[in-house]
Parts: sequence; C-alpha cells; structure tokens
Amino acid sequence: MGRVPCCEKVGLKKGPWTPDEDKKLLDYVRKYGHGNWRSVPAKAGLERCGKSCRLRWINYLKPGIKRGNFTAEEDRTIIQLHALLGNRWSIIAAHLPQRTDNEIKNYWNTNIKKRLIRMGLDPITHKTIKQNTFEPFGGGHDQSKDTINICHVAQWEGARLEAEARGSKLQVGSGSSQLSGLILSKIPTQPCLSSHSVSTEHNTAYNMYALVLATTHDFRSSMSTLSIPTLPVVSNIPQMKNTESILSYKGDNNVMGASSQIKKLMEGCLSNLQDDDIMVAVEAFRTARSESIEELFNEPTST
DNA sequence: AAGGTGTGCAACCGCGCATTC
DNA sequence: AGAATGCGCGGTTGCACACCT
Repeated sequence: MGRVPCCEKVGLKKGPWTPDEDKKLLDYVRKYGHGNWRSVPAKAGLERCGKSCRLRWINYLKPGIKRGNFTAEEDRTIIQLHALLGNRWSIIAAHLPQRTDNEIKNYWNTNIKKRLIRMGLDPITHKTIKQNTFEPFGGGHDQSKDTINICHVAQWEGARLEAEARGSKLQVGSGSSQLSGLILSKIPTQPCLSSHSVSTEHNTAYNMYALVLATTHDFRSSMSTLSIPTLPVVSNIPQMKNTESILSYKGDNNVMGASSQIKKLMEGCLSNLQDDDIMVAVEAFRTARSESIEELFNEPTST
C-alpha cells in the first residue's frame, strides 16, 4: 500500500505565499498556536496543505528569524559543523538559533560549497580534491590508493557518526551543561595499513577534525579520536587489518555499510553523552583553527 | 533592447521516524 | 503488534532576478 498523502491536494494552492496568506497564518498561529498542522489551513482560512503552512511558518514567519547576509562567524560555524556532521542541516541550524535549516542549506549550496570547490577542497569531505579521488571501480585504479581512501572514509564516517550522535542527543537534550571532558582532536593522517607507502601529500593534507567525548580526563590517545576507550567499536576502525571485512568494499561498493554497522554498535554508547557537547566542541574547534578554513576566510568572497 | 545563461532562494516532494490508536 | 497518522528532514525544483552577449 502506498503512503497516504499528507493532505488532499486537489484544489490546494501551491507556490509563493502572498502577504494576505502570511497574515492569515501568522494571526492564526499567534492566537491559537499551530497544534495539528494538518488542521491549520482550514481553521486559518487558507487553501494550503498543512505541510506547506508548517514550512512557511518555520522558515519565514516564526518570530526571531534572522534573515540576510551571514556573518563570518556564522560561516565558520557552518563550515566546521558541516565538516563534522555532513548535511545534517537541522543540527547545524540548532547552533545558529536565528537561522533556519533551509536557509543554511541554501547558503551552503549557493555560497560556501562553491568557495570550497574553488579552493580545491571537496565540499563533502573537506579534503583536497585531488587526494579524494574515488575512481570508478575496475577502471585500472591503484588498489592501495583505494584502500587508503576506504580507511579515511571509515575514519571519517566514524568521527561523523560520533558527532552526529551528539547532535541527536543535543536535539532532545535536557539542557544540562555539565562538561565531561569533551575535547576536539585532530585526526592524524596516519595510514591505516603500515605495509603501504603513503605519499607525504596524503599525510599533510588530510586534516580531519572530530569531536571527542572522553568520560575521564585521561586522554590516552592523541593519535586518533577514534581510539576512545568509551567507544571501543569505533576505535577498531583505524587499526583494522582487513578493511573489506567490515566495509563490504568489493561486494557492493558501499562504504556506508560500515556506517550502519558502526551506528548500531554505537547505540549503546549514546546514553553517556552530555548535553551542549557540540557547542563546547565548536568553541574548541574555533580555537584549534583549521588551516584550510582560515585560508577560506582570507580569500575574497567576491570574484 | 532582447534573448540566453547563471544565481539565489522559497517552496515542494518523498522518505523515515515517532506517536497514536 | 501493526496500521494510520503527523512531523521533521534532506534533496530537488522552479521561479524571479541579475548579468552577459
């Protein structure tokens, strides 16, 4: 059975909202609150889908929304959080309280992404593009390069999942601001397979940051954020001798297979997470200062 | 001036998750 | 337990405007 549409779409208006519609929605929500969004259009006298009303309210009408140019500080926060979280716009937006996820997403796609590309950085991994070449499999590529890339992706994914987990926690968090030794750590460029020789380029250019949650202040590992005692499963990734065993690399070419495994195994760790971790990390991140990000902001924004 | 192209952004769509019944 | 429902998210689309030729 297919999914039932969120509302009866026949006869409903689509497209840009008029000032009159805005006023109706604004007046209604101010008076009664939105309650069940599906019922809002009828009650507010709008010929719109409830979903459309919700979107309009969240992205435009809700009080306290800041519009207009992003500040350099906001830019930094977005870039840093994106490096950690990927396209988790809602979580990123949670750290820019007056901005909406939609606005941040648009800003990323139309502005920051292009600037990163122009600088030769991959907007997804934030690595230099030339070292991030996932060539089509079976296309006469260098296997050792692929292996290294896989290791990097696995490291990256692990780090990202940790951060993401904290983001999720934050979203539903209770607001406690007690710190638990959260630090920011730079993941080194250490090759995962010692038998392979790795170019200096790989070693110097691969700067990946991750949030590290340590339950004690005894940070035994300065080598990798993924070697955290409280996250044993994740910590295994960089040391894996046989990456294919977890990545299903040749089987389905899907590195995300590792992510889902890690994700599942990490679930048990989430209960230890503290609120506000992300914000603390962002502050730490700002202090740590990624060279490439600094470079980005030294570059003129207009061409 | 007119047509083509690029850009930015608001809004839509479909999916997945959570909640309710 | 499972279907129905609602919400939120991320990806995508389409329109309006700016700029170029």
